Amino acid sequence: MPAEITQIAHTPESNYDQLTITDATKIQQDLKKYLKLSPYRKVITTIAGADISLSLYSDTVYAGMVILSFPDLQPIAYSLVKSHTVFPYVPGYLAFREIPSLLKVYEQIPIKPDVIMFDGNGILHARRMGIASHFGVLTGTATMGCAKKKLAGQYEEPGNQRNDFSLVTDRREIVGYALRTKNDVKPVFISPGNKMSMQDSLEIAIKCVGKHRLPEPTRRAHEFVNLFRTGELKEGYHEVNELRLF
DNA sequence: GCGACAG
DNA sequence: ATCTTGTCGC
Repeated sequence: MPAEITQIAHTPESNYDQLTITDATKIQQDLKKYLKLSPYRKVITTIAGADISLSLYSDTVYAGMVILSFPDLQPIAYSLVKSHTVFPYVPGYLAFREIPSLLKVYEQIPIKPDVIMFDGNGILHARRMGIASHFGVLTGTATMGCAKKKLAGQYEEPGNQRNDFSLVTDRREIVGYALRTKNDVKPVFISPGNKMSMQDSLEIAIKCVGKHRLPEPTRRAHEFVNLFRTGELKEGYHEVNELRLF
């Protein structure tokens, strides 16, 4: 592995500028060596949702993370950063487009969340290095993915009731779950990112489901970055006013 | 070559 | 991802 590749892969300040798909693939294969999928041990007190919002026909990105109390799932703080994309959207390489800005979002959070849920996948990925795993390895944090559509692998349609689930398999390996979060809705795809097991990711996802199809962390993150893009929320780290109802 | 394809 | 209109259902 070329030293430059290893260097860029382990430098949070990297913006993946001028990176080719071939280089990106090598970085993913390198980062995979540092994946840790052993059971999560601590008690979860906070969980964050991470997402970005883009303007059509613009390279401006509005990235953010919303920290929720757990298991209450109430927003207690959020971090927002306006940035620019330097990498195009290519299926399988989403991390290179979103991670640079999300690292800035994460850096300005004074008290880090126990777990971070991403709008995308963890190991449910051709090279087991979806955005959640990529971010988890770079920062050494516990992460998981929750995608709205299947990226890779095969699965049997889960039962039609809330909490029914099935396994997603890719090349003989179990890489995630198709989870029905509500009755009669399309399943979401759950997978561990880093520092947690397959089972942990499923249990956490189920505990994060509120009144909607998407688990609260990513649903709130999506909501907040859109409010940020439309000017209703400002850049920076903010604690949610206890008295304000969201 | 063909089909699939997170956000 | 974003944009946009309409429809269905609690």
